[in-house]
Amino acid sequence: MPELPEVEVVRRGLDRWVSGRVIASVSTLHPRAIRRHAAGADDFAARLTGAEIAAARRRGKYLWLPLADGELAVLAHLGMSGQLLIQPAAAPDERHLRIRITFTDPAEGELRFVDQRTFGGLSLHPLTDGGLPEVIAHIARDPMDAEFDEDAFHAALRRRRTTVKRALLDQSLISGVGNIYADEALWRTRLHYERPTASLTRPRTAELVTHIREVMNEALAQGGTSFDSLYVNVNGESGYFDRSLDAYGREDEPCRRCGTPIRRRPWMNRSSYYCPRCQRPPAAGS
DNA sequence: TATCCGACCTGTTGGC
DNA sequence: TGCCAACAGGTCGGAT
Repeated sequence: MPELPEVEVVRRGLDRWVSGRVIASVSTLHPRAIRRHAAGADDFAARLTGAEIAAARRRGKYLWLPLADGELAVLAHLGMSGQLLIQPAAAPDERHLRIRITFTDPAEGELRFVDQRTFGGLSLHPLTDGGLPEVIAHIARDPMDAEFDEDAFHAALRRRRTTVKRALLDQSLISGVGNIYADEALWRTRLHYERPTASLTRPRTAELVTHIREVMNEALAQGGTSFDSLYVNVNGESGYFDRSLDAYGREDEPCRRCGTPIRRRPWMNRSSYYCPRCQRPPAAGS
């Protein structure tokens, strides 16, 4: 499940293999893979054909390929199971191949968007003055962004009447964090997922942000987290960070700090993993 | 206005 | 062996 580190691995791969190349054709094999493009897949392809791709960029879990004209960008979200792969043209089609983009230098391979669950997709958008696609203007800066404002994040947490894990998954407050890294950062910070954000002190917020950055940097160094081959880099290779997780996916296994079995609790149609001893639930009514 | 929650989607797993 | 329910979860938009 691609979160920030996995998307960053893909962005780096695209930057290496796609930047500077000129699109020769775009084939859409599944209409759902083209998002928010009312004019349809043919128009999407026509607008991209002949365009040169500039350096790949990312905010949170979104990544985009600006076109060299400086006005438009191809925005990508991998959803749950999306993959952007560089493949030789002769390679057999993947079972869930959704979009194929070829280039004027075919020997360098083609770009394929493969997505089993079709939660992800590509779209085409004008860029704002800041170089951001307009439709993701509401997405907050991520904690790896040099301009991430920790004071503003803390103030926003204090204003909200919600709980800390909900806030971490709210991409308008902090972007790039998904279920896996939220559980990992909360475990490292010894915070229960239902702690009200209004009760967090400034030092606790700082600690939380530090742990988010730490766990993301460690994951990035290992190529990301892959559970079931649904996440791979542009060369189809899995990451190894799943072997280093402390909470997520470790139900009934001993906490690496205190030995207490990790618990899994249903939470918002997904799961939360936590140590019941290190991460005490908030007192009722707090 | 802020917050919550169901729908979308398909492959895998486990229970019967 | 086969069927079915549960599960995985990021984002959007409607409901409260």
